[in-house]
Amino acid sequence: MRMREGSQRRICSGRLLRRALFAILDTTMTSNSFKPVDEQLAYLKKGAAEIIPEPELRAALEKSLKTGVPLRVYLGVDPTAPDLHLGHTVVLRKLKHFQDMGHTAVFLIGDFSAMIGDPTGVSETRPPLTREQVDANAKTYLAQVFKILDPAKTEVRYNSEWLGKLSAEAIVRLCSHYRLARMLEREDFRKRLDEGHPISVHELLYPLLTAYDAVSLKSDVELGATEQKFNLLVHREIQREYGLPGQAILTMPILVGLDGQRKMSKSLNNYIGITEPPADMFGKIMSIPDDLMWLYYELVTDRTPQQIATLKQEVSSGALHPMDAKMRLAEEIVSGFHGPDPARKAADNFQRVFRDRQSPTDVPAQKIPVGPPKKLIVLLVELNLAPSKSEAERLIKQGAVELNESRVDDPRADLDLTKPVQFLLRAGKKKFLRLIVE
RNA sequence: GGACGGGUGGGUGAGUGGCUAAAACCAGCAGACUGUAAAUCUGCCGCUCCUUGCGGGCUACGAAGGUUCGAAUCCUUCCCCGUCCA
Repeated sequence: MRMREGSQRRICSGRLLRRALFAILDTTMTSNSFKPVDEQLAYLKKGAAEIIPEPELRAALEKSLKTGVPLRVYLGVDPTAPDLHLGHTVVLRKLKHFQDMGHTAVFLIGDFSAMIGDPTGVSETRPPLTREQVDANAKTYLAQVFKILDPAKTEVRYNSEWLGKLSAEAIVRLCSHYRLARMLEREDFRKRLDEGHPISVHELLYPLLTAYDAVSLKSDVELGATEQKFNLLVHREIQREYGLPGQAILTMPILVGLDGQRKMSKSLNNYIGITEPPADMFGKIMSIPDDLMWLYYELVTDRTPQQIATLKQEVSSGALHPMDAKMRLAEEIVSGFHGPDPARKAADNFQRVFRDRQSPTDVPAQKIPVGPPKKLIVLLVELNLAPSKSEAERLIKQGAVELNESRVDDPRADLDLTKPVQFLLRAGKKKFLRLIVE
């Protein structure tokens, strides 16, 4: 808390400082001098779903080129879960693009708004998060966000900074700037109303309070996923009500999850977490439907549209096997989060385990002490290879369990733990464990 | 405040006294087929015990009580949600 205020004060000390800083950067680092507007726009438009309104973004870019003042571009994220997944990185990557073009990237952590809960796309009121959860999540978020954004060039803000201080009077005034009918236009609310699902009044406040973020930040551009469009438009309108020009809006498509159907999300369990180990990440990418890989190329790699088109051409002409194209994709993404060597290793391991049907090179090992023989079922549960004994029994009956590379058929099998040995256990397609008895 | 409707497994949703650990679908898991693709097919899909059997026990249909040999199903009270009226 204390640290946060300190850093904010430094940032807040204003345009002057920022301008001075940029003057220095301009003379020392050519990458920070602005590129021609068309070039910037082309780069910024890559993969974007919608720019509202595009002429305004262009005009803003032109103005910043002329005055040398970078645009203030922000992305607000509510720290509702402790981990980011690939879906979150789509829009983060876009923020990075603005950063690459020399503009000011503001990463806004919605520590206050997370306690209200974004009603977007949900069919019921979310349980509000506690302060502790929000703080813990915010911390892990930042560490992950900086795998993509340049920490030195990112302005990190928390919306409790201003929302926490709003008086009841200020909130009433804020609310007076928007109409109920407009609010109920949004599909989430209408649907919930139609279907007889509850809507709590505080949920109506979400777009308004986050609009106050845009007012406080005096942003020129706000980024978000397409599903955020309604919120972003409210932000723009409210900014105008407060006498600001009204930010431009750039939305990014939703990343489809591993099932190839629905949006990537943790609750649907079709996600790839950005902190997942290289092997898991690699395997998950390989499991997406082939058609989906092109979207992934576009949204979660740094390939240019031309490069992607070429690759696609090669696959459709038969010059490149779709699986190889997907292997490249997987390696590229893994490399971005873990580095090239672990990515290479993950690729090799994938080959070995799934193509050549061998056990992986490094199987996680677990030691257990010598003791009386134990039921395999019990052991599977103790080693976290199965959630319950019933499930473990089922796995064996279904032929999913292997001991030293040969299938176990007897659900009542015991494992001899009376003398020091090693076992290679497999439960299902993905779970391997080396068991060391000593 | 009143009238009416509703709350079922991870989700949707059937079930109005025993044949219901609860239809169907989705999700998930396993096997087959593959490129760990996808699609498809087959099986599984609360926990637990053993003599692994269409076996026993326990827990479960918003909550708590009650009626009954027997309750998701009937009764009472409470909590929650919606619609309409005020």
